[in-house]
Amino acid sequence: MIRLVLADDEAMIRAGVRSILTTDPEIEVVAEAADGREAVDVVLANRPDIALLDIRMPRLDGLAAAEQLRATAPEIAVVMLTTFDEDEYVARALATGAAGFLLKAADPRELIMGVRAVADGAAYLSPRIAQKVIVQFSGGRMSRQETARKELAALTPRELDVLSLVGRGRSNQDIARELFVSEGTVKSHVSAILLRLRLNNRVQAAILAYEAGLIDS
Amino acid sequence: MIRLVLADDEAMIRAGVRSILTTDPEIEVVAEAADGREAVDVVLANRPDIALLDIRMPRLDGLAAAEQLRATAPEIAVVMLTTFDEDEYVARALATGAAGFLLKAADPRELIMGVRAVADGAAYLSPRIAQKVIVQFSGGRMSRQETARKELAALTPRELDVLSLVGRGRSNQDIARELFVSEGTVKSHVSAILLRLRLNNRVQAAILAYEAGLIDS
DNA sequence: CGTCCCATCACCCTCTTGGTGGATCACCAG
DNA sequence: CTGGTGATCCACCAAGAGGGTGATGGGACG
Repeated sequence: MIRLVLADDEAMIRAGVRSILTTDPEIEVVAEAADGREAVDVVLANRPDIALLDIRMPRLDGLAAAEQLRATAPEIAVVMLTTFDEDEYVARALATGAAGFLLKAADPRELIMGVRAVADGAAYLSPRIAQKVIVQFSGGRMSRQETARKELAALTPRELDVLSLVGRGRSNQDIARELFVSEGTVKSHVSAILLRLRLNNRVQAAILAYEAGLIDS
Repeated sequence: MIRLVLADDEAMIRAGVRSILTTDPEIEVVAEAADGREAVDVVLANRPDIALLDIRMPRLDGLAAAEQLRATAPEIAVVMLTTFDEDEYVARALATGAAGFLLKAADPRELIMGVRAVADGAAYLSPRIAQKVIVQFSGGRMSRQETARKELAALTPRELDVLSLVGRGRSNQDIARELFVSEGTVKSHVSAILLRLRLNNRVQAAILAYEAGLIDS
């Protein structure tokens, strides 16, 4: 049996979600809450397997409630429930360690499937959410990384050495010491880098190095 | 009608997947392929909405096939199908722009749901895959972003204005013009930022701003 | 062998940065 | 009301960075 607490400020939504979930005999809605602070209390009192939290709630929103729950009862899986698929929410929810992200517009079967998947220790993302995550994962980072890499291909090996240190925020003097050359040499390299990449200053070069994944730390 | 090409080296798997998918009247399997190279040819010849590719295939694996398809026919959505949820595969598949990642162990209904979601222009990740993506997403990048955000919380609003421009590689003079203050004012803000964040120069500040997600471009 | 490119260094000049002190204003607590 | 605190603003000065030119030596390549 999957024990679940449901939190949403709208009673209609709670009723709807509850009626959908209870069509699955494996799922039991053990309690409900109408705002974030109540949700935290109710979840900690009932210790369900899953907490299904609306993002927009009075007093304490779903994300903040999720953070508190993750901190105090990490064994309880948090699933975010929302009308909106805003990038910002998605990123923040995933950062807090939410195990799922469901859209209210979703198919009832999807709701059950998501809850079941999370109960199995997996994670579930509504398709449109998955889309955003993938974009941020690959498109967001990878494509800029690719283009940045291509631009950096125009540089000589030594210039790349210098650039990677510039990207770490080192001064020319530091770089000179680190590479066992004179400061003048470093300046030549930096000038060459800026010229080749058509940049105005070392900060832009540093950002490019960073985007290209030249910097690990 | 969703037109789909199915590629897997095992005929049994193809038969199974086909029988599952054709229970949905909206889905039509227009062709099949038994290896990656054949898959690319068949997909390009048939121009389906979706290409469902096994990862492990002879001659050309699913990932390489996906890359070729993304390069030559980006409008065709690629969904990876696999027995394994290896992190490495997941990352590579997402990097190529795959719109879905399904496990063969999945529920038949999930298979249909995933195909439908992808046909709608969304993306679908099997729960165990979603789990891995979330871990890589939050663990890999987000945690640094969180800590960076916390450090930035020590700054005043005005300092954040300045920092975001520093992070874009602007000079103090540029920033002064953009914020309608004197260059001297910008310098003192920058100094305050460096002091508060215990940094040595603006490049490090720029990187921090970048890590905190203060910079969009 | 000559040519090209890379890496190295030096010198000079200008502009940018970073550090410091100080002014003004708003807010808040005693 | 008053003193403290912090944010925002500004000017001055020393140090660093950016940009130009030129010069040396060493590989690579035809």
